[in-house]
Amino acid sequence: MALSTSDDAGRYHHGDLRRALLDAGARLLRAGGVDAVTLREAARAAGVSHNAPYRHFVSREALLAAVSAEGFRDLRRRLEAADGGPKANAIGLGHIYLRFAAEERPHFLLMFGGVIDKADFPDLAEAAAAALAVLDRAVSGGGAESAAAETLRAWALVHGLAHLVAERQITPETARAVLGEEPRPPFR
Amino acid sequence: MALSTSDDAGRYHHGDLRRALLDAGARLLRAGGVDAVTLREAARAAGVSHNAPYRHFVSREALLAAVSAEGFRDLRRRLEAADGGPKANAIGLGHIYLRFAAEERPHFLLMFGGVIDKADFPDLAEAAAAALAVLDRAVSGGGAESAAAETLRAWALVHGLAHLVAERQITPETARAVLGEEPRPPFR
DNA sequence: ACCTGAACACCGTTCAAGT
DNA sequence: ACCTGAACACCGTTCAAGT
Repeated sequence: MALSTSDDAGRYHHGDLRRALLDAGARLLRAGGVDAVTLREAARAAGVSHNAPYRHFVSREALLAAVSAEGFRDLRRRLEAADGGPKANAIGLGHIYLRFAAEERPHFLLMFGGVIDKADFPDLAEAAAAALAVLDRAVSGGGAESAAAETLRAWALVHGLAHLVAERQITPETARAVLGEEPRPPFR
Repeated sequence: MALSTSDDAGRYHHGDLRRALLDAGARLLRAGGVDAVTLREAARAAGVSHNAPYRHFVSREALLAAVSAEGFRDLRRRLEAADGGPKANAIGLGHIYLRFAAEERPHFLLMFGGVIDKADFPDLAEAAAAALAVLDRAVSGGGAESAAAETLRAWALVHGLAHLVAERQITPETARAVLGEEPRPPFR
């Protein structure tokens, strides 16, 4: 009550311009790919002047990095929801990964497009690492030899399949078939 | 003699503006990534007016598609040079693939970035298919069951590793270690 | 602190001409 | 056929103000 008064909500045009810009960015990304994500269009969607976004993002790249980070958090959530559930195994997580690439193709391409340098955006780097850590735990069992050859092999296979799907070089069905449906052993 | 007189060579400013634009595009790509490839800059590099390129490429995307197609032809050449030689096996080709991703990172990201729709550029689609056919032959042995599960699995693994290298998520050395050094059996 | 409006240097793309 | 120059509608980014 003390912190969320109607006064607070009215401090910005939208209560939270950053949130509005992020949502607009995700919408533009889904609608037209990375190139369609522009600061000016996001500002327009949020109903503010074309350079109000600079109060929240230092550059267009920073907005893209933030949208990408949200994608990694979404991926992580999906992986964690499956983990511990009926799909608590490496193959199951592989299928989640494939599904994410198919359902959120523009996000996937942004997240793994190699265009945004994670070194410049610590929040993005952290979100990416957190999502991939879920995969790592599932494959290596959380042992000391984390990120070992087995994990990398499994990750590379799934990632390669996901990317080939995103590029429309293979169909999602084909990818699923290659990955296999059996719950165990992991990935192969 | 009849066709390649000095008269012909002087028909364009560069003898071959298309070639000059393609070279400029590749140079810009290597120097600054996909975003740095612009029709106006390519025109500037070729010493022509900003809209002379439209005589050879219908759009910026068409230039990018052509540069991408050249990348696929380069990749194919590398794969074929290794094929039949001392590395005439699937693992060997996998290493060539990895090397291409590391050495020509910007090209690799453009070629497999999912931004250019191959359906719109038949020449690009053909160049890509030709390069991947070399891999397919090496893995499936050219049998009738081309592009079978084994080929896809091998391709996805190598492609995933290559892409993770391009994204700087893993080092080229790690990728090589995961792929393995032994000449046989293929990939695993 | 947060937002606006004008301005600058770029783009891709189109059009009317020039040779 | 091939190229030029002007023009239009976009960008990202910066700056000087306004509240």
